[in-house]
Amino acid sequence: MRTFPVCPSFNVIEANIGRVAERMRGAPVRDIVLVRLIKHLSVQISVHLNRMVRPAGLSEVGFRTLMMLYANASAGVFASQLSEAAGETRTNMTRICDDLARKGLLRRRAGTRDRRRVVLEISRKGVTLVERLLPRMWTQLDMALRVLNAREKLELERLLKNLALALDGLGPST
Amino acid sequence: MRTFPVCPSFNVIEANIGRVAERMRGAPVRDIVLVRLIKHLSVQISVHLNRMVRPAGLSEVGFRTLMMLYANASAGVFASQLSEAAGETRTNMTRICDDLARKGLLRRRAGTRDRRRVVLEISRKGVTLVERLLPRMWTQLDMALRVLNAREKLELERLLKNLALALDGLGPST
DNA sequence: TCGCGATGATTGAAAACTGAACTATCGCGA
DNA sequence: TCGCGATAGTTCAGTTTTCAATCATCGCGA
Repeated sequence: MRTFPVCPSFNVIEANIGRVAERMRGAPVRDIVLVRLIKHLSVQISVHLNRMVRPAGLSEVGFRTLMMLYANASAGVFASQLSEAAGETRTNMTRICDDLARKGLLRRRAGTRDRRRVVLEISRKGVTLVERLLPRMWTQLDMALRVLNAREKLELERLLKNLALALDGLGPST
Repeated sequence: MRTFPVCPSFNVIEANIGRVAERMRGAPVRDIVLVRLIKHLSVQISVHLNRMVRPAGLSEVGFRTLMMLYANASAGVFASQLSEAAGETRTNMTRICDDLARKGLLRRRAGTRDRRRVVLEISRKGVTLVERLLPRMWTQLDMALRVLNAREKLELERLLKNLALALDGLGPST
Protein backbone atom coordinates (compact mmCIF):
# COMPACT_ATOMS: atom_id res chain seq x y z
CA MET A 1 0.00 0.00 0.00
CA ARG A 2 1.26 3.42 -0.92
CA THR A 3 1.87 5.90 1.85
CA PHE A 4 2.12 9.68 1.71
CA PRO A 5 4.73 12.07 2.99
CA VAL A 6 3.64 13.17 6.41
CA CYS A 7 4.59 15.36 9.32
CA PRO A 8 7.19 13.98 11.69
CA SER A 9 4.75 14.13 14.58
CA PHE A 10 2.58 11.52 12.94
CA ASN A 11 5.32 9.33 11.52
CA VAL A 12 5.97 7.63 14.83
CA ILE A 13 2.33 6.81 15.25
CA GLU A 14 2.00 5.37 11.79
CA ALA A 15 5.13 3.28 12.21
CA ASN A 16 3.66 1.74 15.33
CA ILE A 17 0.37 0.99 13.67
CA GLY A 18 2.32 -0.82 10.97
CA ARG A 19 4.04 -2.87 13.65
CA VAL A 20 0.74 -3.95 15.15
CA ALA A 21 -0.29 -5.22 11.74
CA GLU A 22 2.89 -7.25 11.44
CA ARG A 23 2.07 -9.03 14.66
CA MET A 24 -1.59 -9.56 14.10
CA ARG A 25 -2.87 -10.27 10.65
CA GLY A 26 -6.13 -8.73 9.54
CA ALA A 27 -5.59 -5.30 11.04
CA PRO A 28 -7.35 -2.64 8.95
CA VAL A 29 -4.23 -0.52 8.89
CA ARG A 30 -5.52 2.28 6.70
CA ASP A 31 -8.65 2.64 8.84
CA ILE A 32 -6.65 2.81 12.04
CA VAL A 33 -4.38 5.40 10.49
CA LEU A 34 -7.41 7.48 9.56
CA VAL A 35 -8.82 7.38 13.05
CA ARG A 36 -5.51 8.26 14.63
CA LEU A 37 -4.97 11.04 12.10
CA ILE A 38 -8.28 12.63 13.03
CA LYS A 39 -7.42 12.54 16.69
CA HIS A 40 -3.94 13.84 16.03
CA LEU A 41 -5.27 16.74 13.99
CA SER A 42 -7.88 17.56 16.58
CA VAL A 43 -5.19 17.91 19.21
CA GLN A 44 -2.92 19.95 16.95
CA ILE A 45 -5.76 22.32 16.13
CA SER A 46 -6.66 22.75 19.78
CA VAL A 47 -3.09 23.60 20.65
CA HIS A 48 -2.93 26.25 17.95
CA LEU A 49 -6.24 27.83 18.86
CA ASN A 50 -5.35 27.86 22.53
CA ARG A 51 -2.09 29.59 21.77
CA MET A 52 -3.97 32.26 19.86
CA VAL A 53 -6.63 33.11 22.42
CA ARG A 54 -4.52 32.66 25.56
CA PRO A 55 -3.15 36.23 25.44
CA ALA A 56 -6.73 37.47 25.61
CA GLY A 57 -7.20 35.46 28.79
CA LEU A 58 -9.43 32.89 27.18
CA SER A 59 -9.24 29.16 26.62
CA GLU A 60 -10.10 27.67 23.27
CA VAL A 61 -13.36 26.33 24.69
CA GLY A 62 -14.21 29.70 26.15
CA PHE A 63 -13.61 31.38 22.85
CA ARG A 64 -15.63 28.83 20.92
CA THR A 65 -18.49 29.36 23.33
CA LEU A 66 -18.26 33.11 23.03
CA MET A 67 -18.29 32.83 19.27
CA MET A 68 -21.49 30.78 19.36
CA LEU A 69 -23.02 33.48 21.55
CA TYR A 70 -21.81 36.09 19.12
CA ALA A 71 -23.54 34.18 16.34
CA ASN A 72 -26.82 34.46 18.21
CA ALA A 73 -26.24 37.86 19.69
CA SER A 74 -29.60 39.30 18.72
CA ALA A 75 -31.80 36.73 20.40
CA GLY A 76 -29.60 35.13 23.01
CA VAL A 77 -29.39 31.37 23.47
CA PHE A 78 -30.53 28.88 26.04
CA ALA A 79 -27.73 27.16 27.89
CA SER A 80 -28.63 23.75 26.56
CA GLN A 81 -28.60 24.96 22.97
CA LEU A 82 -25.28 26.60 23.58
CA SER A 83 -23.70 23.47 24.94
CA GLU A 84 -24.84 21.61 21.85
CA ALA A 85 -23.55 24.33 19.53
CA ALA A 86 -20.19 24.45 21.22
CA GLY A 87 -19.93 20.69 21.49
CA GLU A 88 -19.55 20.54 25.26
CA THR A 89 -21.51 18.80 27.99
CA ARG A 90 -24.13 20.83 29.77
CA THR A 91 -22.25 20.52 33.02
CA ASN A 92 -19.12 21.88 31.51
CA MET A 93 -20.99 24.65 29.77
CA THR A 94 -22.23 25.87 33.14
CA ARG A 95 -18.66 26.19 34.36
CA ILE A 96 -17.43 27.82 31.19
CA CYS A 97 -20.22 30.36 31.35
CA ASP A 98 -19.45 30.98 35.00
CA ASP A 99 -15.99 31.94 33.92
CA LEU A 100 -17.09 34.08 30.98
CA ALA A 101 -19.67 35.82 33.17
CA ARG A 102 -17.04 36.53 35.82
CA LYS A 103 -15.00 38.19 33.11
CA GLY A 104 -17.98 40.25 32.05
CA LEU A 105 -18.13 38.74 28.58
CA LEU A 106 -21.69 37.44 28.84
CA ARG A 107 -24.91 38.04 30.72
CA ARG A 108 -27.18 35.39 32.18
CA ARG A 109 -30.88 35.89 32.78
CA ALA A 110 -33.83 33.63 33.46
CA GLY A 111 -36.02 32.78 30.50
CA THR A 112 -39.37 34.55 30.51
CA ARG A 113 -41.54 31.86 28.96
CA ASP A 114 -39.84 29.06 30.84
CA ARG A 115 -38.03 30.05 34.00
CA ARG A 116 -36.06 26.82 34.16
CA ARG A 117 -34.10 27.89 31.13
CA VAL A 118 -31.28 30.37 31.26
CA VAL A 119 -30.83 32.85 28.46
CA LEU A 120 -27.22 33.68 27.65
CA GLU A 121 -26.30 36.83 25.86
CA ILE A 122 -22.93 38.13 24.83
CA SER A 123 -22.06 41.48 26.39
CA ARG A 124 -20.77 44.59 24.67
CA LYS A 125 -17.32 43.74 26.00
CA GLY A 126 -17.67 40.22 24.67
CA VAL A 127 -18.60 41.44 21.21
CA THR A 128 -15.62 43.74 21.16
CA LEU A 129 -13.30 40.92 22.17
CA VAL A 130 -14.67 38.52 19.58
CA GLU A 131 -14.46 41.08 16.81
CA ARG A 132 -10.90 41.84 17.81
CA LEU A 133 -9.83 38.19 17.82
CA LEU A 134 -11.74 36.76 14.88
CA PRO A 135 -9.80 38.40 12.04
CA ARG A 136 -6.48 37.16 13.42
CA MET A 137 -7.89 33.65 13.84
CA TRP A 138 -9.28 33.68 10.34
CA THR A 139 -5.98 34.74 8.87
CA GLN A 140 -4.21 31.94 10.68
CA LEU A 141 -6.83 29.43 9.67
CA ASP A 142 -6.66 30.57 6.09
CA MET A 143 -2.89 30.20 6.07
CA ALA A 144 -2.99 26.73 7.57
CA LEU A 145 -5.61 25.46 5.17
CA ARG A 146 -3.98 26.95 2.13
CA VAL A 147 -2.34 23.56 1.58
CA LEU A 148 -5.67 22.39 0.24
CA ASN A 149 -7.33 23.90 -2.78
CA ALA A 150 -11.05 24.63 -2.98
CA ARG A 151 -11.92 21.33 -4.60
CA GLU A 152 -9.92 19.40 -2.00
CA LYS A 153 -11.54 21.24 0.89
CA LEU A 154 -14.96 20.47 -0.46
CA GLU A 155 -14.04 16.83 -0.89
CA LEU A 156 -12.61 16.67 2.62
CA GLU A 157 -15.78 18.16 4.04
CA ARG A 158 -17.87 15.63 2.16
CA LEU A 159 -15.79 12.70 3.37
CA LEU A 160 -15.72 13.84 6.98
CA LYS A 161 -19.46 14.42 7.02
CA ASN A 162 -20.06 10.95 5.65
CA LEU A 163 -17.93 9.63 8.44
CA ALA A 164 -19.75 11.67 11.07
CA LEU A 165 -23.04 10.37 9.79
CA ALA A 166 -21.85 6.78 9.96
CA LEU A 167 -20.58 7.18 13.51
CA ASP A 168 -23.83 8.84 14.54
CA GLY A 169 -25.76 5.84 13.32
CA LEU A 170 -23.39 3.43 15.03
CA GLY A 171 -23.92 5.14 18.35
CA PRO A 172 -27.02 3.95 20.18
CA SER A 173 -27.11 0.50 18.58
CA THR A 174 -23.85 -1.10 19.71
CA MET B 1 -21.93 27.32 -1.48
CA ARG B 2 -23.28 23.81 -1.66
CA THR B 3 -23.60 21.88 1.58
CA PHE B 4 -23.85 18.16 2.16
CA PRO B 5 -26.31 16.08 4.10
CA VAL B 6 -24.90 15.58 7.56
CA CYS B 7 -25.55 13.96 10.88
CA PRO B 8 -27.92 15.79 13.20
CA SER B 9 -25.24 16.14 15.83
CA PHE B 10 -23.25 18.40 13.55
CA ASN B 11 -26.13 20.32 12.01
CA VAL B 12 -26.49 22.62 15.00
CA ILE B 13 -22.83 23.47 14.90
CA GLU B 14 -22.85 24.23 11.20
CA ALA B 15 -25.93 26.39 11.53
CA ASN B 16 -24.19 28.47 14.17
CA ILE B 17 -21.08 28.88 12.09
CA GLY B 18 -23.29 30.17 9.31
CA ARG B 19 -24.78 32.70 11.69
CA VAL B 20 -21.35 33.99 12.65
CA ALA B 21 -20.66 34.59 8.98
CA GLU B 22 -23.88 36.57 8.62
CA ARG B 23 -22.76 38.92 11.34
CA MET B 24 -19.18 39.29 10.35
CA ARG B 25 -18.23 39.35 6.72
CA GLY B 26 -15.09 37.60 5.60
CA ALA B 27 -15.44 34.50 7.75
CA PRO B 28 -13.87 31.48 6.04
CA VAL B 29 -16.96 29.40 6.70
CA ARG B 30 -15.86 26.24 4.93
CA ASP B 31 -12.54 26.27 6.80
CA ILE B 32 -14.23 26.71 10.15
CA VAL B 33 -16.62 23.90 9.33
CA LEU B 34 -13.68 21.64 8.52
CA VAL B 35 -11.94 22.38 11.79
CA ARG B 36 -15.06 21.84 13.82
CA LEU B 37 -15.82 18.65 11.91
CA ILE B 38 -12.44 17.24 12.80
CA LYS B 39 -12.93 18.02 16.44
CA HIS B 40 -16.44 16.64 16.38
CA LEU B 41 -15.29 13.40 14.79
CA SER B 42 -12.45 13.06 17.22
CA VAL B 43 -14.86 13.22 20.13
CA GLN B 44 -17.31 10.82 18.52
CA ILE B 45 -14.56 8.32 17.88
CA SER B 46 -13.29 8.56 21.44
CA VAL B 47 -16.75 7.91 22.80
CA HIS B 48 -17.15 4.81 20.66
CA LEU B 49 -13.75 3.42 21.53
CA ASN B 50 -14.27 4.08 25.21
CA ARG B 51 -17.57 2.26 25.11
CA MET B 52 -15.85 -0.74 23.57
CA VAL B 53 -12.94 -1.10 25.97
CA ARG B 54 -14.75 -0.06 29.15
CA PRO B 55 -16.10 -3.57 29.84
CA ALA B 56 -12.50 -4.78 29.91
CA GLY B 57 -11.75 -2.19 32.59
CA LEU B 58 -9.71 0.00 30.30
CA SER B 59 -9.98 3.55 29.07
CA GLU B 60 -9.47 4.39 25.44
CA VAL B 61 -6.10 5.93 26.24
CA GLY B 62 -5.07 2.91 28.22
CA PHE B 63 -5.97 0.62 25.38
CA ARG B 64 -4.18 2.75 22.82
CA THR B 65 -1.09 2.63 25.00
CA LEU B 66 -1.33 -1.09 25.44
CA MET B 67 -1.66 -1.52 21.70
CA MET B 68 1.52 0.46 21.11
CA LEU B 69 3.25 -1.80 23.61
CA TYR B 70 1.85 -4.80 21.84
CA ALA B 71 3.27 -3.47 18.60
CA ASN B 72 6.73 -3.44 20.15
CA ALA B 73 6.32 -6.49 22.30
CA SER B 74 9.57 -8.13 21.29
CA ALA B 75 11.92 -5.32 22.24
CA GLY B 76 9.97 -3.22 24.71
CA VAL B 77 9.76 0.56 24.48
CA PHE B 78 11.14 3.49 26.40
CA ALA B 79 8.51 5.56 28.14
CA SER B 80 9.24 8.65 26.11
CA GLN B 81 8.89 6.78 22.85
CA LEU B 82 5.66 5.32 24.08
CA SER B 83 4.19 8.69 24.95
CA GLU B 84 5.01 9.90 21.48
CA ALA B 85 3.54 6.84 19.84
CA ALA B 86 0.35 7.06 21.84
CA GLY B 87 0.11 10.82 21.42
CA GLU B 88 0.08 11.65 25.11
CA THR B 89 2.24 13.85 27.29
CA ARG B 90 5.02 12.20 29.20
CA THR B 91 3.38 13.13 32.47
CA ASN B 92 0.15 11.52 31.49
CA MET B 93 1.92 8.46 30.18
CA THR B 94 3.48 7.90 33.61
CA ARG B 95 0.07 7.91 35.19
CA ILE B 96 -1.44 5.67 32.51
CA CYS B 97 1.39 3.16 32.87
CA ASP B 98 0.98 3.22 36.64
CA ASP B 99 -2.56 2.13 36.06
CA LEU B 100 -1.71 -0.54 33.50
CA ALA B 101 1.07 -1.86 35.71
CA ARG B 102 -1.28 -2.04 38.70
CA LYS B 103 -3.57 -4.15 36.55
CA GLY B 104 -0.69 -6.41 35.63
CA LEU B 105 -0.87 -5.59 31.95
CA LEU B 106 2.67 -4.29 31.60
CA ARG B 107 6.07 -4.59 33.24
CA ARG B 108 8.46 -1.74 33.96
CA ARG B 109 12.19 -2.16 34.30
CA ALA B 110 15.18 0.13 34.25
CA GLY B 111 17.09 0.37 31.00
CA THR B 112 20.44 -1.43 31.01
CA ARG B 113 22.43 0.89 28.78
CA ASP B 114 20.90 4.04 30.23
CA ARG B 115 19.46 3.72 33.70
CA ARG B 116 17.46 6.93 33.40
CA ARG B 117 15.23 5.29 30.86
CA VAL B 118 12.42 2.95 31.73
CA VAL B 119 11.70 0.02 29.48
CA LEU B 120 8.05 -0.88 29.20
CA GLU B 121 6.97 -4.31 28.13
CA ILE B 122 3.52 -5.74 27.71
CA SER B 123 2.84 -8.72 29.95
CA ARG B 124 1.41 -12.09 28.98
CA LYS B 125 -1.90 -10.95 30.45
CA GLY B 126 -1.69 -7.76 28.44
CA VAL B 127 -1.10 -9.63 25.21
CA THR B 128 -4.06 -11.86 25.89
CA LEU B 129 -6.28 -8.87 26.57
CA VAL B 130 -5.19 -7.02 23.44
CA GLU B 131 -5.64 -10.07 21.25
CA ARG B 132 -9.07 -10.58 22.71
CA LEU B 133 -10.16 -6.99 22.13
CA LEU B 134 -8.57 -6.17 18.80
CA PRO B 135 -10.75 -8.28 16.52
CA ARG B 136 -13.93 -6.76 17.95
CA MET B 137 -12.52 -3.25 17.56
CA TRP B 138 -11.47 -3.95 14.01
CA THR B 139 -14.89 -5.26 13.10
CA GLN B 140 -16.52 -2.15 14.52
CA LEU B 141 -14.02 0.10 12.80
CA ASP B 142 -14.52 -1.67 9.53
CA MET B 143 -18.27 -1.29 9.81
CA ALA B 144 -18.07 2.40 10.62
CA LEU B 145 -15.70 3.17 7.77
CA ARG B 146 -17.62 1.16 5.24
CA VAL B 147 -19.33 4.41 4.21
CA LEU B 148 -16.15 5.26 2.36
CA ASN B 149 -14.77 3.19 -0.47
CA ALA B 150 -11.09 2.41 -0.89
CA ARG B 151 -10.42 5.37 -3.14
CA GLU B 152 -12.17 7.77 -0.79
CA LYS B 153 -10.26 6.48 2.22
CA LEU B 154 -6.99 6.96 0.43
CA GLU B 155 -7.98 10.46 -0.59
CA LEU B 156 -9.08 11.28 2.96
CA GLU B 157 -5.78 10.05 4.32
CA ARG B 158 -3.88 12.18 1.81
CA LEU B 159 -5.88 15.31 2.64
CA LEU B 160 -5.59 14.85 6.40
CA LYS B 161 -1.86 14.25 6.19
CA ASN B 162 -1.42 17.39 4.15
CA LEU B 163 -3.30 19.23 6.83
CA ALA B 164 -1.22 17.71 9.59
CA LEU B 165 1.93 18.71 7.78
CA ALA B 166 0.74 22.29 7.40
CA LEU B 167 -0.18 22.56 11.06
CA ASP B 168 3.16 21.09 12.07
CA GLY B 169 4.93 23.80 10.13
CA LEU B 170 2.71 26.51 11.54
CA GLY B 171 3.57 25.45 15.06
CA PRO B 172 6.84 26.91 16.32
CA SER B 173 6.75 29.99 14.08
CA THR B 174 3.60 31.82 15.19
C1' DT C 1 -56.37 22.86 40.85
C1' DC C 2 -53.32 19.52 42.50
C1' DG C 3 -49.97 16.30 41.92
C1' DC C 4 -46.10 14.22 39.56
C1' DG C 5 -43.05 12.64 36.03
C1' DA C 6 -40.08 15.18 32.91
C1' DT C 7 -36.82 18.73 31.88
C1' DG C 8 -33.13 22.58 32.40
C1' DA C 9 -29.54 24.05 35.03
C1' DT C 10 -26.41 23.78 38.82
C1' DT C 11 -23.54 21.72 42.38
C1' DG C 12 -20.19 18.54 44.62
C1' DA C 13 -17.06 14.75 44.28
C1' DA C 14 -14.13 12.48 41.47
C1' DA C 15 -11.47 11.54 37.38
C1' DA C 16 -8.33 12.98 33.58
C1' DC C 17 -4.95 15.83 32.12
C1' DT C 18 -1.24 19.33 32.15
C1' DG C 19 2.89 22.38 33.41
C1' DA C 20 6.37 23.19 36.45
C1' DA C 21 9.45 21.56 39.78
C1' DC C 22 12.29 17.77 41.24
C1' DT C 23 15.36 13.43 41.21
C1' DA C 24 18.47 10.48 39.15
C1' DT C 25 21.39 9.59 35.63
C1' DC C 26 24.07 10.44 31.55
C1' DG C 27 27.77 12.17 28.44
C1' DC C 28 31.08 15.39 27.44
C1' DG C 29 34.76 18.63 28.04
C1' DA C 30 38.44 20.53 31.13
C1' DT D 1 38.36 12.13 37.15
C1' DC D 2 35.43 15.84 38.19
C1' DG D 3 31.90 18.94 37.25
C1' DC D 4 28.00 20.44 34.88
C1' DG D 5 24.50 21.10 31.46
C1' DA D 6 21.22 17.99 29.33
C1' DT D 7 17.87 14.33 29.48
C1' DA D 8 14.28 10.62 31.24
C1' DG D 9 11.02 9.92 34.29
C1' DT D 10 8.26 11.03 38.21
C1' DT D 11 5.83 13.87 41.58
C1' DC D 12 3.04 17.68 42.98
C1' DA D 13 -0.23 21.22 42.47
C1' DG D 14 -3.55 23.21 39.70
C1' DT D 15 -6.93 23.15 35.85
C1' DT D 16 -10.44 21.06 33.13
C1' DT D 17 -13.87 17.82 32.39
C1' DT D 18 -17.23 14.51 33.68
C1' DC D 19 -20.85 11.75 36.46
C1' DA D 20 -24.34 11.58 39.68
C1' DA D 21 -27.25 13.85 42.65
C1' DT D 22 -30.00 17.97 43.45
C1' DC D 23 -33.01 22.01 42.87
C1' DA D 24 -36.40 24.57 40.53
C1' DT D 25 -39.75 24.75 37.24
C1' DC D 26 -42.80 23.12 33.74
C1' DG D 27 -46.76 20.72 31.41
C1' DC D 28 -50.12 17.41 31.55
C1' DG D 29 -53.61 14.42 33.24
C1' DA D 30 -56.91 13.24 37.05
